[in-house]
Amino acid sequence: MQTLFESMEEKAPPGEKRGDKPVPETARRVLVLVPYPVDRAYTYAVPDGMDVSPGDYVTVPLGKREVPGVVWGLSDEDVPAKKLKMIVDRFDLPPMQAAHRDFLSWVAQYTMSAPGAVLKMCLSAPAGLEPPKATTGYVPGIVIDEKTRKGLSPQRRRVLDIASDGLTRRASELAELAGCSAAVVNGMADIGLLRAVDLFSSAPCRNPDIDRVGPDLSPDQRATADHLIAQVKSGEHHTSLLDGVTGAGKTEVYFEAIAEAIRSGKQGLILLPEIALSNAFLDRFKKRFGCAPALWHSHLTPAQRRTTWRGVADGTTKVVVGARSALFLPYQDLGIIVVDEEHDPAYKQEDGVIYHARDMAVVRGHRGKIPVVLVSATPSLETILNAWNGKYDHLVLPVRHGGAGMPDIDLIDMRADKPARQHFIAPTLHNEIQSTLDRGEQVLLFLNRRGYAPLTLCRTCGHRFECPRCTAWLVEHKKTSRLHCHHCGFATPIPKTCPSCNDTDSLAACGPGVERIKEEVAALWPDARTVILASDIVDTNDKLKAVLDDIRERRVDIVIGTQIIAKGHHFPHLTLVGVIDADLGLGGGDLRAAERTFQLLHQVAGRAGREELKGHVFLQTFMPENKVMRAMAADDRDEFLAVEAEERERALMPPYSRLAGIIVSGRDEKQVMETARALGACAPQGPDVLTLGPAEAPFYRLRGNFRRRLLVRAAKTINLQRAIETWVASVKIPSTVRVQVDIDPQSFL
DNA sequence: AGCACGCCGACT
DNA sequence: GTCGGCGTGCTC
Repeated sequence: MQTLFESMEEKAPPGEKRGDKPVPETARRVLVLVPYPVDRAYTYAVPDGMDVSPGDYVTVPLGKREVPGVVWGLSDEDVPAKKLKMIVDRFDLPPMQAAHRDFLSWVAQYTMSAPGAVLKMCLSAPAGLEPPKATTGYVPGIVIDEKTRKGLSPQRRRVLDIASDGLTRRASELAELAGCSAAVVNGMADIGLLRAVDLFSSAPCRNPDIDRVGPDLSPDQRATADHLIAQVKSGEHHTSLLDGVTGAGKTEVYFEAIAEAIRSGKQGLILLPEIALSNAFLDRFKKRFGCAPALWHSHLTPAQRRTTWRGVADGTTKVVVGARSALFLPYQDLGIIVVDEEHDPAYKQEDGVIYHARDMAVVRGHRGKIPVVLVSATPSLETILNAWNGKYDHLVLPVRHGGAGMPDIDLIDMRADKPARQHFIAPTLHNEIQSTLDRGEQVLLFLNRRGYAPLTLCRTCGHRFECPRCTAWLVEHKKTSRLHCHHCGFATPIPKTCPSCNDTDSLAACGPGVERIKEEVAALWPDARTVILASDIVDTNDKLKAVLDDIRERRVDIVIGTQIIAKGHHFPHLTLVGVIDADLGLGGGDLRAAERTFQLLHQVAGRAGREELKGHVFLQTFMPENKVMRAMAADDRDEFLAVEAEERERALMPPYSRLAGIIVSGRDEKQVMETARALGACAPQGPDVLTLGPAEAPFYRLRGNFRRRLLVRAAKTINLQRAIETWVASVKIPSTVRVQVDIDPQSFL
């Protein structure tokens, strides 16, 4: 009878489910933002007896679902009674800080994204809202005398010995350590030899030891660290540029500022480009603080995400080291933000909410009264100008006494110093490699191109292999015997005959990739031990570590590497760096091509000659007169940046103006064209605004979508977002076409 | 982002 | 005559 009664209760008539009940007129109302691309916070009623304040994490009904949300403020909005719903639940968690909510709203407005979409980046581990789940762990149970102990089976004795060290372990761990099955452990728990206790996976990085190693700082480092420490203590916002070449000890300096934040009970955040989240960096952190930092990047397991998110939100996690998305975590009390390698293009998020993490970090600091430290050996033009004009503190770290400076840099004019046909190493570089190998030192050949050859064409008919879904050549990879698209993952076996003219054996590889350089090196120095360092070959952290160990332990003579080698690895026996194609990246007329190339070459050059051995770098170039090559050869970064700044100012380009990209994309080429043309026809034009385009966007076709782009350049006095808002709203956009706004676009080949 | 509502082709 | 395709629009 009772069962029947219950089932009748459940079958309430439609419209009277939970959350759909009429809300009393007198109920308090609050705004709740949900992590979906809704354009504003919605009004919800607060149930009687529930205590909510701004920042609280709650569950609310949304459509048919129940979703998490954050109380954004009080509401005096009149919502039709039919729509108004009641908050379902409140999570037991400290509220999201006002400064962080304020920051999220600001980012939404600046990037022209829905506030809910920005909140989504912040609530990226919704499982972290739930109280942590317990797993079962075991500790020794009843105390037994020696005689009873002797009577136990060897397996049981081993388990007991292991369990007696004060640590709590799961059954599987105990079993593995004792070399028996989990059944033994469970059996012991059944008869009381082991006691089951709840085991909570705790937040990472709760107790970094700030006094662990008294850091051995040079006087320059000490003074700089003290400057940053004072900023942390002040509880005010400053942005500083920490400027110094590799080896000047920048990391040790900002570690001291992090330590100061921890000392005053606050949290610290270190942003790194994803690729630089290396073991080497974590080892340095552990050495200084005695524990690993909390990591935040795209490859975390769900459990790691959950515990880290919660630790950050409730304040138990003290230091986060993460990629750009770590900036959006809901810190309980953030005391410092460090953006290492601040010039790195990887800080730009290119899809979804489009933002630049370095710029947003400065904003987060400003709005939260938090010092921000931008760190680089090759600062971006924007940052160095802010340092030069006094907006940022400019903290320059000279090379440490006894440390190696920049190596000698020479240009190889490829027009005069020609490699043999179908070869890519010039005679001068060839000789240098030979003598370096003769001295028993290591060589690095840098080429920022994976695979064997970047272009394959048919000698008979000229057919070029192109990705069917992207505007990109297919790159031949010997390792897989396939042609790969580096943008969408498309791959196809290398055909025997040309698909266009059917001629056999007519396909020719054009240009070099690292695999082809390795082939050339192997032919020239058959006895040299060579290794390729590229992301598709060294695709796990373990493989990378193994290769880096091999290099460090001198089990390798010649390293052939892409971009991956440019970041923070220390090769003590490497004295020669040869850049196969220094001009790569200068073509295309991109606004930042010169700056980017300079940064990359500078970083690569910095790999040569550490410790006692002097390094030597050779740049193979077809344009030795180019400003980048001259700046590299003269080792004059600031002169280069000053010239860049002048050119930008003359061209009225950022940072002397503002840019926005309007990307129109969709599956239907005609509709995309049509929409882009319609936008172009009524684009803002005037003395202070200039709209270019529409033109084909970089990667006109990408993953099967067609893309066109318009570019708006505006004087800094103009409210760019508002102008774009009114403009785009005036054009009818078909629902199959997407219009995305990229404020401050970084690259537009 | 989900999810439902709504208007046109191949099936019981 | 229905099931279902995904275009369109809303979510307090």
